Amino acid sequence: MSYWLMKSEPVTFGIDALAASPRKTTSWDGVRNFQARNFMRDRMKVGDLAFFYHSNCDEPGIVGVVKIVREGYPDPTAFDRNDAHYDPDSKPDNPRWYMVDVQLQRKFPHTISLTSLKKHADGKLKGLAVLQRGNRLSITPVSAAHWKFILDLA
DNA sequence: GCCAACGTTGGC
DNA sequence: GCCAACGTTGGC
Repeated sequence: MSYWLMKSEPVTFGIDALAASPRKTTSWDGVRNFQARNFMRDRMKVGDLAFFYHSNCDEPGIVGVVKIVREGYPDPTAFDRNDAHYDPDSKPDNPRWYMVDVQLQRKFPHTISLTSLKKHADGKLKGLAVLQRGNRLSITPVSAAHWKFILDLA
C-alpha cells in the first residue's frame, strides 16, 4: 500500500465538511492537473492512506487521515457544463479527469502546521513534497518513513 | 493583497 | 518544438 497527501481549501471543503458527509466519505472531484490525475487514476489503491491537508488558510497544515475507499473513476463534474470544473474536452466515452473516493479515518486534535513540518525539512522530513519550494501539486506521495514520523507529531 | 512559482495554451 | 502570455496556487 501507499501513502499520500491531499490538499483541500477549508473554505471550499475542509475536514469538518468531510466529517459531516454521509459515511464520512466524499469523492475527490474537481482535480484538473494531469500529474494529480495520474496518481488517482493509476496509482491509488483501496486501502491506501492519505493525510488531509488544509491549504490557503490561516494555519496551513495536516489535519487528519483519510483512506482511499474507491479507486480512480471518471469525474462527472467535468461533463457538467454548469459545474465550475466543467471541461468540454472530457467526454463520457473518453474521460480526461478522474477521481477517487476517500473516507475520514481520523481528525487530529491539533493541526500539524506547515511551520512545524518545516522544522524537519532538512532532517526526518527531507524530500517531503509539500515542503519543496514552489510546490503546488494537490496530491503527492508520502514515503512510509515520512508517514510514520508525521503521525508521531500528531 | 502581494507575488513567486508553476502548469497550460497557443502562435509561430 | 520553442517560448511568451496567461491563469492558478498557496504561503505570507
